[in-house]
Parts: sequence; structure tokens; C-alpha cells
Amino acid sequence: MRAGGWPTGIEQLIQEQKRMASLVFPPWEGSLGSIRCGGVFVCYERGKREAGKRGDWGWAASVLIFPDGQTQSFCVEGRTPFDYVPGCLALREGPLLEEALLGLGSLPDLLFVNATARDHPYRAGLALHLGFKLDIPSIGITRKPLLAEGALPGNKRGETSELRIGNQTVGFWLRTQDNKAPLVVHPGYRIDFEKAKETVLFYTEKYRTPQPLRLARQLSRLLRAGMIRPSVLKDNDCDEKRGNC
DNA sequence: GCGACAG
DNA sequence: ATCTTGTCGC
Repeated sequence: MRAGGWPTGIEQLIQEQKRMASLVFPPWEGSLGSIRCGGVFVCYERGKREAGKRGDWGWAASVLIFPDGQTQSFCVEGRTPFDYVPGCLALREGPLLEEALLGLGSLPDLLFVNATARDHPYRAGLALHLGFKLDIPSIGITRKPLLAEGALPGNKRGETSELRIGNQTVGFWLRTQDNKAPLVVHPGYRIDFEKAKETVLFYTEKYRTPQPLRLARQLSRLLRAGMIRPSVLKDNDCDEKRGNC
């Protein structure tokens, strides 16, 4: 599988988003605990106050967690080809995130992405887009909704509350740790709400952010800091060993 | 026109 | 995405 083929302009992207939103995907049937779960993340230069611009450097990392806890990862850096435009995140981040994933020895069975899915002007945010493009069931995780609205959940781990756009439920708040800020969970490609909830809880036993996404974020920041180099990194054990990658 | 607006 | 500041908890 090769990288590329992303829309290169807003009109082209919107057309693709409308197409994806109109498709019906068969639900994924996998069992947590026996899958390779991935996370992918990109960070940008520190100290900038304005929204991202075309040409900004980005540092991306993907992480794959095996059932036995072993991990693999891949890091890549590059310039982003597009300004940040809400609703068009795929133009800015899609290509680099895909590159990071395709560098892994094998693709994940399930993927966490730092983006929305159905909570989107055309009901096809980057978490859905990336999963669809690579044919990997995907779950989006964000700090806040893009368009959806809904009350906050209770303060206990596992509590949820629906997020809707009009009458349509597009995602949900999920408290992953007692008394810590909830996350927005966006069921993406081939994932239903119940499975998304189970999966996020499975990967947040100890931390607020699902472990694959958390490790990918750590690695991308280490790459940005120059503490690790781009390309293959294998058998990392970053958890509890920050800076030891 | 003005503010909001995943990352 | 990123920064700042102060504050709380382990």
C-alpha cells in the first residue's frame, strides 16, 4: 500500500467527504485483547499563536500496541501542504499521518486518530477519512466537539453523554478517569458506539488518553525535540520511561 | 460585519 | 496544534 491520493483542494475534499458520508460500512467484529491497536499523531512548531499555515513543519508518529504489550512505532517529519481550516483537517494532516502509519511493519487492526468523524459539516471528519482510506476501523478522539452539542457526562470513569447535530447523534462525551476532563469519542470507520466506548475504556485503564494515541503523541513530541530521529523505531517501551526512546 | 471553528 | 499562569495532588 502506498501513500498519496489525498484531495489537494477544498472542493475536491468536500466532494470526497460527501461520498464517504453516504456509504454504509459493515461493523467491525474484533475482540479487544487480541488485536494490534494503533494510534497516530502529529504536532507542530512550538510557540506559535496563530492558526497553522501551509508550509509549517509537522512531526508525526504512529504506534502499534500488540496484545502482549509490545510496541512498534514509526516517525516521520515534513511540511504541511495546507492551512488549518476547520472541516478540512484532512488536507493539512492526512498525508503525513498516512505516511507515519504506512511506515509500520504492519497496519493496525484498529486505529485511534486525533480528529472527529461524524461530527463534521459533511459528516466525514479526518478520523473517518483516514480509517476509510486505509481500510482500518477507526475511532476519533478530541478534546472538544467540532459542531455537535450535548451536556457533560457525570464525573465517574465510564459515564457518557450524547453529542448531537440536530437530531443526529454523532459522538459522545466519555469520562475516562474519575474527576478528570472527559474526552469526545467519535465512532469512525466500521465502529459502532458501543464498541467505541468499550475500546476507549480498554485503553484508558491508567491514563486519560487512549494509550496508542498517548504514546504516538509522546513520540511525535520527542521527534520534534530532536531527541529521536525520523524513520524506524522498534520495540519501544515508552510507558513509564519517558525520554528513553 | 463579527465571532466561532477538530488539529 | 501551541503558549501562559497558577493551583492541586501524588
